[in-house]
Amino acid sequence: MAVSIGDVATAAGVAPSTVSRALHGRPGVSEEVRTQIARVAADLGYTASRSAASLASGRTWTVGVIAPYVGRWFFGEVLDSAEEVLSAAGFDVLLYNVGSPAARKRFFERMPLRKRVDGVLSLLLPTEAEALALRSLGVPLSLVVGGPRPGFTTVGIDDRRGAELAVRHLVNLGHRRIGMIGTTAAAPLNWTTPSERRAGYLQVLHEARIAPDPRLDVDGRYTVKGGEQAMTALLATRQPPTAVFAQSDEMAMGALRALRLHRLRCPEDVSVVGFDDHELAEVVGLTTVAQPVAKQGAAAARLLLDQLAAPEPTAGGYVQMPISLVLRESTAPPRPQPA
Amino acid sequence: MAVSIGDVATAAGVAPSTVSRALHGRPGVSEEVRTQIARVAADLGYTASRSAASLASGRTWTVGVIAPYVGRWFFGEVLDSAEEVLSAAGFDVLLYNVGSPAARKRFFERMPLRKRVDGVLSLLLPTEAEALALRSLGVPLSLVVGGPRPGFTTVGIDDRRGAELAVRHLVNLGHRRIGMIGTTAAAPLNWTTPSERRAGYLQVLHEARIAPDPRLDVDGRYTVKGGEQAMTALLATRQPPTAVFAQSDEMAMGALRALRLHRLRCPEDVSVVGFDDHELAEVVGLTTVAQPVAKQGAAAARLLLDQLAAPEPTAGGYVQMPISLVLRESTAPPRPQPA
DNA sequence: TCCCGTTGCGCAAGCGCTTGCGTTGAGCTC
DNA sequence: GAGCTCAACGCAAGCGCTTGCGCAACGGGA
Repeated sequence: MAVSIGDVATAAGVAPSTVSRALHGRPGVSEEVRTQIARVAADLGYTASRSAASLASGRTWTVGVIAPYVGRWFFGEVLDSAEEVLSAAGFDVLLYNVGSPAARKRFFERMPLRKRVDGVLSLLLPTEAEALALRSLGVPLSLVVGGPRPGFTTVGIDDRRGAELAVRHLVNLGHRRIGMIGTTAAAPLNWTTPSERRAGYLQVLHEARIAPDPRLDVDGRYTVKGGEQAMTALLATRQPPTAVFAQSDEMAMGALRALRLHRLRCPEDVSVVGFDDHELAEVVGLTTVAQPVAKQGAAAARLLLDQLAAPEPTAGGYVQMPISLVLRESTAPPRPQPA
Repeated sequence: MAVSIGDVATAAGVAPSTVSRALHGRPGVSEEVRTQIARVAADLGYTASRSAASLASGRTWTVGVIAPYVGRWFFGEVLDSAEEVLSAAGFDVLLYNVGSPAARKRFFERMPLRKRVDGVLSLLLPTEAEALALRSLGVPLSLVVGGPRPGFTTVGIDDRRGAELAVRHLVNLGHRRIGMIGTTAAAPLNWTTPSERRAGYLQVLHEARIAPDPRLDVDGRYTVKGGEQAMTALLATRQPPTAVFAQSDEMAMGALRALRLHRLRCPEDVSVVGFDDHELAEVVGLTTVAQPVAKQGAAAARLLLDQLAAPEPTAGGYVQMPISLVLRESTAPPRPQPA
């Protein structure tokens, strides 16, 4: 039933080694024999066993992709584009979905990719300990988040400047009381995006001589529901903000929902600006900071392939992707305050 | 650098075979030796080579997941939950993203999972030829779409009845002119969902003695943008519908956007009902037919594991998941027609 | 004609595991 | 104390490839 290289060899009247060489396009096989072998292999429906091949050659033709929450739009999009690039180059994708802290811990302890992959693409920012574990695999590493990192090739965006774009837009519209929905729970995940975006927010407030109010800096857990709850909390403060910067479009959409439930209108009563340019941001008319999500996945995959192809793996390097503010209908000047 | 089973064996003063048995918890190893080996293995940071193990044993401990468009919410969600179940059971997930017809063709021709996986979970409905190719792998197969199929274990929903729920709701509200946004391009993908949902739509129209108008049955390509264009087309007809059934929430959201752009209000001017209960459906207040997406992924994965564990693989079987209409704010009775 | 460089192919030694079977020795029965 | 069973472990044969090396055969230059 399972046809092996030996079967092809005998059927073609040659040695297994010749079959291997022929099928891999390696030199040392005459053109006639090569086509003959190709035909026989096709007739028999032969497919080489990956296990045997990688055991013998050391190459697995597989890359590990480690991601949190594949269901989240951002990660799904990155994964989609990265997979396309990798599979086009002949690599298989081994997916590890390590969202929960438990799964993450288990993963980095057992390191199931040891001897299993030729390279790793990570959509989550490893802690120092995790980075060490990854580097110990001895394969090229690529990151789709964060900044430059020794041993890693990374592609990312300038989160801080993105936040500045968003908040400055609100300031320019005349807002002085600007809330932010981000998260405070990022530390254990070693995820710098929230703090970078917060830094941008604070920077712009500072420039505009607006005193930051900690009560306006709330946690939305980077989910739709969290964003809704965060917005609700903001509306419950003594002096609610006239504008809100949500660190992700998903949280921004949650915020929009909260506004609707409170019978407040956006942007008339409260302006909202998001981050990501989610596929549905356009649908709900959300002003947001756009980042090229799919391109980041593809770029990271391509950088990984470059390293895989290079004779001397040259780790490191950082590619920064462009971002831009996309104006839609969720932002407007604050309504004149009742005197 | 790479520590093999032999290294562990010599370090522990035993034979490789004993190490293998000890680490796999197989009988024939005394408790002392077992703990000793475990300690040595941990000290050396030993991880068995999957290639070697599967070559020798025949088991790969990986399952192939084949999906279209991982970026689409539905598939991302299914993948996420399925991965969780599979990895918890010790299986690795090999992801194949075969969205485009070209990628799909290439995939089924080369069949890269031959000898690579212990089972396959497919999120796309294979054609007869594709099903044949999959069955030829000789491993358990699980599907997250469609109905019962020989050789496959499948979990799905009653698409037809779901559509009936949606359309009947509109009829009950008093609508008589009801459009549908679906797709006509599903045939080459062998994707029965659109036609099933259409059947449900037509069925309810029939029950209500409403003559179906082909001009109200438009293509939205199951994307947000497609839905927007489809709605625009509907609004351009001589006599626009007062209500629309979109076969997916993503298309429904596109439709909502089109309405906004036309300065029409939902549900006052046009009612819209979707299908899926997308994470953001709640945000935009979309009435929709809910299906348990994550549960379907998890269920399919579990069924696959059952077959993998069973001594005698019993393929086949069909699990139908419940669906329900979720009433939100996008549907209302039609406004009285101007006499 | 002889010699040497190519080219084309086969041989065989692994790659690092798993597993059936054989061996050993301890503990038991009678 | 001889013979038995059985647990605990080692031996070695693969699993299906890859690849360095050896060996013909062939052709061209001297």
